[in-house]
Amino acid sequence: MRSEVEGVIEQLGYQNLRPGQEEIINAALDGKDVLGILPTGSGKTLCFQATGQLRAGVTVVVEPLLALMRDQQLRLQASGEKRVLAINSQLAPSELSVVLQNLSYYQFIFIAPEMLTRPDILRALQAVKVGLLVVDEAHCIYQWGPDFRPAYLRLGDVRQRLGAPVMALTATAPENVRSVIVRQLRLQNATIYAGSVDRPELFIGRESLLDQRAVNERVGALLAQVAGPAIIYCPTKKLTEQLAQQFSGLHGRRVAFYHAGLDGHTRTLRERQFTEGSLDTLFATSAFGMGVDKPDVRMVLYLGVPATLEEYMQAIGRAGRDGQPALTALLYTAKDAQHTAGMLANLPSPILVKALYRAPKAYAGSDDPQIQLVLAYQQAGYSASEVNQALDARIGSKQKAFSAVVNFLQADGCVRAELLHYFDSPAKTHDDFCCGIADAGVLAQIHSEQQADNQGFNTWQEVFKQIFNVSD
DNA sequence: CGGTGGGACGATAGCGTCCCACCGGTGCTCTATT
Repeated sequence: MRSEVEGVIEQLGYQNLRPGQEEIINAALDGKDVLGILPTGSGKTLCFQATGQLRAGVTVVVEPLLALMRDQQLRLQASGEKRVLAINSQLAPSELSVVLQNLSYYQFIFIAPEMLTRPDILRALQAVKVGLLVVDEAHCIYQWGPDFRPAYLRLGDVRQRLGAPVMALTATAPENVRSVIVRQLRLQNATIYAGSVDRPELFIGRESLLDQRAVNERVGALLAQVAGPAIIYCPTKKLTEQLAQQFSGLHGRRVAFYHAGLDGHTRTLRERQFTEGSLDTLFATSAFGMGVDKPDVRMVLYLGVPATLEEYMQAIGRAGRDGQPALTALLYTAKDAQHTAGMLANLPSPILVKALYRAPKAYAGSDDPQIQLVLAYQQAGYSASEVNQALDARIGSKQKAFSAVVNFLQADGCVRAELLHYFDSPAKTHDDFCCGIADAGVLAQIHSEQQADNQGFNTWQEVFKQIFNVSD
């Protein structure tokens, strides 16, 4: 290892490097573009913190959430680095104009893509030397760019104008997503480090159930059998509230629900309570998770059919970060699959795009998500036909991603192998603590066997073997 | 695609039933009012 790297990681409070980190840091220090796919945890943060400390010039870090900017800022400040800035809407306009004139003072600048694509801010950054552009949670480019946050699609432009090498980091990116990231960010001869995304400590269960009632009962049974903190992902806000009420206090569990309809204060509070342990069971939508780093989540249940396997992998990946065994299960009904399928083409039509481009002011302030999306494209500098083109391509890629989900649901071999094959990543060898498939009929049988043999369980392996019909 | 909430309607004075339109998960930022 380079000695200067060694010194910096020690200063940042880390013991040593994990696989991949050294390759990523070295490539970035040499001024190369790099895309790093690393399993969850602090692994990615260390990469850009260390590189940023050692490279001349400002390190600009694109983060998707205000909460992530805040966390990262605090972490760096705690390690003794004071030249850290977060540029976002929390900054008063007067403060913003002051910092924009003093950007070169800072070593790290955290910013959301919407702010980074703003002309005045981009100009201010162009005027200083940017040594490194980091795109954290880079899968957002693919996952959120086209139909949620189009500013993510303008990062290639930004990169070109700043003239800095790029370090893109994510935990989940199969080959097709990697190529989207490379193309969108205009990476040149990028060093791609893709570690295995397998998580051997996770048991991966997959169950098809008859109806929603059966799903709910199954959730109750699993909450009773598996002790420890649990996240139950639900497809709708309404279901998070229903289930939280239904299972409140069950087996002494301290339960809450979490979704984007809650006010910011409550969200922050519940996240902290869950992280610190005064809540142990969270019924949540996909709003919960990014940036949450709770090590001892023992179970993640995913209710419904995800639109992409990335989304599913991100969700179950929040279990067992301490490396101890954890249970994950996908619980779905046939209706769930149809529900998800029906949402795929739910994007603004060319008619709406045309109307909005003719009279944008008439629609300003609308809370319709489709209108907001088109306006965001417009703000990001897209022409109407470019928007239509982007949305059209998006429908195709969503359908493709969903067909991978359907294949995954239908595959009857090793579930883990199937999943990791999609991520172009090697999987551990199948064993008892690997994965399992169950369907409604098998479950009824297991349930009655469990009632007959009410002995309690000794090891995680036994629990999982009994809960699931582990395939051989 | 499927669930659902709201409005219209019919047959009758308080309420069913049907149909249709619309919604469903994610978050930045800005702007105009309380």
